[in-house]
Amino acid sequence: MSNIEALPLLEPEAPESAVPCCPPLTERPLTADEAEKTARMFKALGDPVRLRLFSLVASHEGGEACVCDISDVGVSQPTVSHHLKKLKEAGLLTSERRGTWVYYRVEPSVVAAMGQMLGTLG
Amino acid sequence: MSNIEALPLLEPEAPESAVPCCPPLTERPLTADEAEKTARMFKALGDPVRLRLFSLVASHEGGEACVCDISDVGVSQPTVSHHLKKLKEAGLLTSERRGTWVYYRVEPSVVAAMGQMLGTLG
DNA sequence: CACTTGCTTCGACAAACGTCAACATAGACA
DNA sequence: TGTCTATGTTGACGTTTGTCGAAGCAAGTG
Repeated sequence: MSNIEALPLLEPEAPESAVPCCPPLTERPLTADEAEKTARMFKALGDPVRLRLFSLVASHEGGEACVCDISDVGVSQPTVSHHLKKLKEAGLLTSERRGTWVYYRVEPSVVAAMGQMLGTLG
Repeated sequence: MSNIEALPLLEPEAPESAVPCCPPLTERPLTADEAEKTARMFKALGDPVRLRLFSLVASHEGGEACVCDISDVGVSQPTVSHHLKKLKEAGLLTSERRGTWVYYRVEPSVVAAMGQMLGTLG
């Protein structure tokens, strides 16, 4: 029997799919589980303050920024910390303490995955 | 000093302004205004039910789906209607009534804009 | 050690959100 | 006209979220 014919057309994944996420939104309806996971990432960017924080880190020189660099987003410092934590929990940022300061940087694979879910729509 | 300068910035603009909003998130920190606009779009996809609805419309044949096609997302019909409205207000979907049914389709420009803000990160 | 600075966690509160049942509206059809 | 079906809107509800001040760690300095 030729078991060759029904090969699942899932080739070795693209290098940046370190994230077990989802196909482009146009490919097929998401399952409840996929939607749950993915929505968490989009929700993380669904707040103006968090979006500014993320953009600030993403555009900062060296790809990272310490919390001390961000004090002008219009909210108190505990609130900044709270939002950074949310972004971390969503997998969009990572943090590292170096001496006195804590540095945040973006997690490219996760962001790329989000982009791919949207990008193929155009 | 003219008192004209302080125009109330609340124009009666269309709720779905399909404008390419902002530069890639890596280019420079977003302004408060840009973040406000953009966050509205991401927030729209930040709910599992909405994400499923959106994916359902986006992946449906012909690029559009009527509400009758979507009855298995696990919430009541009024809730579906509510979420579709949210997606419309965010500019991600448009709707059109044809006879008995209402058809929804994705707004490609807005989705593409979101993808561009993320896509250049990889 | 005490003191200062950078950041996180805690406790509380108002506002926003998701959900549903009930009601309302729009069109098709008899 | 009236009735039926397909969607949207309203009002109410419990839950989640964003925000702050106060307190708690962590690390450097005198």
